[in-house]
Amino acid sequence: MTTVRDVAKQAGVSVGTVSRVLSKNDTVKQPLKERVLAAVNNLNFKPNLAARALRTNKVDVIGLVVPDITNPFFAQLAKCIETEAVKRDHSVMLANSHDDVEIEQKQISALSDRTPRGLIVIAASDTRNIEYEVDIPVVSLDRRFKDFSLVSTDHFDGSAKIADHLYSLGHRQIAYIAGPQNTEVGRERKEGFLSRVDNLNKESDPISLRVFNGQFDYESGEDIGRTILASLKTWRPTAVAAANDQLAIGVLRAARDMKIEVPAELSVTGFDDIELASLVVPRLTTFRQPIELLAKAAIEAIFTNDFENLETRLSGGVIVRESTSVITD
Amino acid sequence: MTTVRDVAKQAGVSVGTVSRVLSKNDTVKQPLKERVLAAVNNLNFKPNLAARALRTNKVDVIGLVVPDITNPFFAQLAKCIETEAVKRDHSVMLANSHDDVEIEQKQISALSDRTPRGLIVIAASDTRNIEYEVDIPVVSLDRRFKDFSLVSTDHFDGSAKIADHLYSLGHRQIAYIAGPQNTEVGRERKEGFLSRVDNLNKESDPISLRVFNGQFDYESGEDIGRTILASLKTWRPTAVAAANDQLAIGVLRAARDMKIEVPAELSVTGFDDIELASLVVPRLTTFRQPIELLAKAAIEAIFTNDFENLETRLSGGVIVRESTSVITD
DNA sequence: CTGAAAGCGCTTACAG
DNA sequence: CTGAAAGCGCTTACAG
Repeated sequence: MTTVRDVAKQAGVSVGTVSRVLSKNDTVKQPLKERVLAAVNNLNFKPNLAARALRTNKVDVIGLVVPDITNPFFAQLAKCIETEAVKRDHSVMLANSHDDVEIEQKQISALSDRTPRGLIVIAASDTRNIEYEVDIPVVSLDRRFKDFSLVSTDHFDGSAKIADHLYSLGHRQIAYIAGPQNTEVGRERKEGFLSRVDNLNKESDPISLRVFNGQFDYESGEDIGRTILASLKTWRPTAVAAANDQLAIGVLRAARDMKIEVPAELSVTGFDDIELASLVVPRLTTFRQPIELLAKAAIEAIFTNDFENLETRLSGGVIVRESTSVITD
Repeated sequence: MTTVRDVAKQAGVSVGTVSRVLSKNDTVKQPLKERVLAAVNNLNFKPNLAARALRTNKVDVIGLVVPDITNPFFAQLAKCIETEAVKRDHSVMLANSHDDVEIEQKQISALSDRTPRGLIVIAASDTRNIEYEVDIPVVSLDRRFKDFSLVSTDHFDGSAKIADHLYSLGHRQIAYIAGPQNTEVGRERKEGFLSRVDNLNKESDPISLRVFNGQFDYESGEDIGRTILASLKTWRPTAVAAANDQLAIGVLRAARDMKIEVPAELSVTGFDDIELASLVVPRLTTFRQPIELLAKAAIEAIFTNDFENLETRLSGGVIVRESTSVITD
């Protein structure tokens, strides 16, 4: 294994100098610098990262804790985060919390022990309260984690835009399938939707809205979809807006099983724009979260190390596809 | 920060002793051991991992390189690997190769620089040849990486089982959509299918088989599906077997668009059993890869450090769902 | 079985 | 601007 000593010897300088040019420490004048660089190249020297870590107490790693990497939305976020990290010569360490606060806590402390540059955590939706002590920058992404800085989409606004879309198509009988109300995302999306509907609602042109509570998964969407569609005689919605794409896709499935044509008889909207949204039949109208920007902002927050506990809200837009249409009858 | 010195002082022993009990070095007699453990607990001591790494040249990390974490199959593998790693108090470092050998190489060398215990790589399907020099255990998973040990499903056998399933349902007109033939998985699955069909084929009861070449994605499946279904007058298959679930789901989509009932008019099978397979309409009959076992075997291979360049082939089974049915006419 | 000590490969004040 | 030297916190021969 070649070390700074070898490089120093070959370049005819001290190890301190080698270290300085490697850490881009400015100083070190041209001639020396060149000799060092030449030697580094020549010997194919790679600094021992553990030694560096021991001295600096930092390692070029970003820790990422997600509830479940198989959730397509989190996978996309993880991918973008990794891409951003690589740009900065960092690696990412991945941990799943399985949406369980206790596991989350263990994972966070395991990651912290490795002294990464910072931690990005997409919080478990679980509500139990656990104390954390971490001595590195932490930023929560998408789902707020404790009282750390948050980078997320403006869910409130996004839901409002979906409501606008449906309204503009003429829908006045609307079902909203909310996400779990013990999560901030779930609450914000619901509130955004409800409050916009409330604004739009006029006595001369009333909107009838019903709200259902679900989880953020396919099964839940399918179940609730079935419930809604089964009672069509009692109350017939012309549109159902779901708090995320999985829910919406579940509804699509229920509709298909029950021979209800989407969008002819029922418009359906999602939220997130996971890859699958554009692949289901019919392709899903949804709200696209700015995934790349979210990832960038989260990484940025780690590096600027702004401990102001700030909130970064990014906006996205409605992607209109085939699952929504104007009311014709 | 509390160090071994602090612990040693409190326990009234030498730092060597502390280190020895922490590294489960057997030796160290009960009385001392207990005092050390008490001090560790008392001071909430956590060893500095970087220091340990510097000495041992190893860190409790598994590097994982995948083509793309947003591929649901890889995400599931990654999740299982992470679970296994945690069981052994290891973390996992994740890198995407974007299915590009050059990026893969950079990622691998970046990970190796961090001296993980080992590397699990799901190879890029790209074919260019690049030299690697790594000094840690490497095992390829699912897709063979160079000439390193491979842990994978027995694709040949799996495809054969799918062929059997279709045959037993009475299908004799079959289309096979192969995966990219520059990947070993693609080739093995195809060969497994073709060779079984070949065995089953009798003059008295002939099978007509056509093979199409695709990529492992939805679009490709949809395109090819459309092609096959558009020429139904020329040649009408009663079943199409796809080399993976994404392809099959693409076919399902094409069939739906073209008003062809699955499975009544056409049976469709996939391969992998990604989560989505059981959520599409109709639910997809497919071959389930033993994901958990694959992950376990890969991790196991890293730890036993069996450099025999062995091949571990795990078998899975056909999951019969709604997309296949017997031929009735 | 345990302690004293060397040393892993860096970085970074401290001089000059 | 550069060198000599200390030291980060562990582990592990080496004695005894």
